[in-house]
Amino acid sequence: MKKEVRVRFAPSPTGALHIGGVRTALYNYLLARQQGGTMILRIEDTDQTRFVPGAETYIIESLKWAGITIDEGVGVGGPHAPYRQSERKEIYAKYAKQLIEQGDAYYAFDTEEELEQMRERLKAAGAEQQQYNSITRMQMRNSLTLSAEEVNKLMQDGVPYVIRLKVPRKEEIRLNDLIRGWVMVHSSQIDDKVLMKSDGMPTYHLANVVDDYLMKISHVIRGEEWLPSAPFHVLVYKFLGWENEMPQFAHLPLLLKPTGDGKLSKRDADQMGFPIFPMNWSDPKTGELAKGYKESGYLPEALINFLALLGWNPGNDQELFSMDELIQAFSLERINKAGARFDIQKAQWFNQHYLRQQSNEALAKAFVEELQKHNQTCDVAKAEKIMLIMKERITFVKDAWENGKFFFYTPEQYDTAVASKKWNADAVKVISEYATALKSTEVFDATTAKATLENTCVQVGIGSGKIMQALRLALTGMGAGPDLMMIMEIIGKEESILRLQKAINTLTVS
RNA sequence: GGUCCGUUCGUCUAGGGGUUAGGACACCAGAUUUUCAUUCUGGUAACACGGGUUCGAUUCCCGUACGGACUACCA
Repeated sequence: MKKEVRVRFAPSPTGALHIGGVRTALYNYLLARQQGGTMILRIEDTDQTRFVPGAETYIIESLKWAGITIDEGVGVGGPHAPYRQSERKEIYAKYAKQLIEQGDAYYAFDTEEELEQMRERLKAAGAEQQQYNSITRMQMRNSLTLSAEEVNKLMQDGVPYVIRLKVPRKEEIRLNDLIRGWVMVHSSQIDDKVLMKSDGMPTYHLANVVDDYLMKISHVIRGEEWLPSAPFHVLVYKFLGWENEMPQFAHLPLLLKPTGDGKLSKRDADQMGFPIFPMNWSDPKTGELAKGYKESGYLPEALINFLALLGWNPGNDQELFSMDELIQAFSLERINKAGARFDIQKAQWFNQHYLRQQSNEALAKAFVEELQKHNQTCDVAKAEKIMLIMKERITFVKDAWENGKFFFYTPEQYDTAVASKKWNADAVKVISEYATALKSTEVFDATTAKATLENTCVQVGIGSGKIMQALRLALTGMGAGPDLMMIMEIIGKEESILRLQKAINTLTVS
């Protein structure tokens, strides 16, 4: 019988959610939705030293914005609550104790200095690896080398200790990764990782396995950085007697820097001028504000489409996917093995595409909001008209403001290159006649503005093509832009005439 | 250093023992547009290298190189 699909996204609240984390969450979500399964959000806050206030809320909000909905977990609850690992301490302690009693784990009392000394000693001896493992553990201070009385004494005295897994000395550990196939590691290469820390909190390695088992997770979909420790996790499942219930693993390829080597980092993003976080994030420690995709003008559907295709493809030429289409088409088998370079240009292309698909009403609303940032007001009808003629030429809503300030301001300056080339006697003649003719128009819109212009040109005897650039210059101060007649309609009759006259008075004929 | 993972146009990728190695982004050119952008058409551009196996390998195998991840009482 097929197991119910239950997947989890399990971030640490150590800061803002990285864009790579959004992709991991997305792949989990897509599988869950496609299989009619459950998407769980678990917060892995076992490292109290790295806890960042606000991070958890940020993660939840970001997923929400991206359209990744959570069925069970922090923020929504569910049958396996609590979903915050710091609230599950006793559970992990119980299983750690079980491992100790079975003889598969042991107490270790070594101090940080002692561990450091061990590593240095091994390094000096030319050992290939400096690990706490089946060989070196016999030289350390733990419940394997100490007598029961000594161990009891140390514990009664309150000497801090950790619990380590007793990794077998000679064993081939195999795991079948859904993306990479069989991965085999010899147990001699694995160290006796800490399961329980001296503060009573579990490490990732224990908490992860225990929770995935208890929460009946069917697929562990996580970043490739976990692949090296996955065999260790298999061992833990085995010792706990959960080998048959072990989830399937899928280790995702990493997101790489746009140029150079290494995985994508905040530094790279900052340097190249693109966001690394889904939404704005102000670091509570430094107070530094990092701009998010949302605030930079990216549409969630564009970001999702872009991210989905970074490491996965449908096997055909389709590139545009709605969330529903992604859910339909997704499969773990079609995830790539190699890391994917992050190319922001492609993300921009997706944004341009999805922006155009938006209704003028929706765009107008976003535009009005953008205008507020610049202390500019605009009625909806005007905003809609502006978006109508600007939407084909912009990537972000804010571009409409950047490239369309003339909708709100009479030009103060004129593009000198265009002026010297196109502002001539003929142009001045037509434009001044045009201004006069416009005054007597009763109805003023793009159609009548155009008809009036054609009329004027015929009367003056100069082709309209010869003076359009000059007219554009007079109206917008620029040499390029959207349809002029629509611009006139939007700014209105009075303003249009005023601008024509101003240009005539300001610009000198070359 | 060790362990594990990987390698097709600049980038994301399809493909797969015999192909003109396909698509998308970016780039370039032409057409359309009064301008710019859009749109349309076209173009440049890739199987890391060396050995096998094979009639034949970019595709399968083995090495090498290169890249990445991990190597904490962090996740």
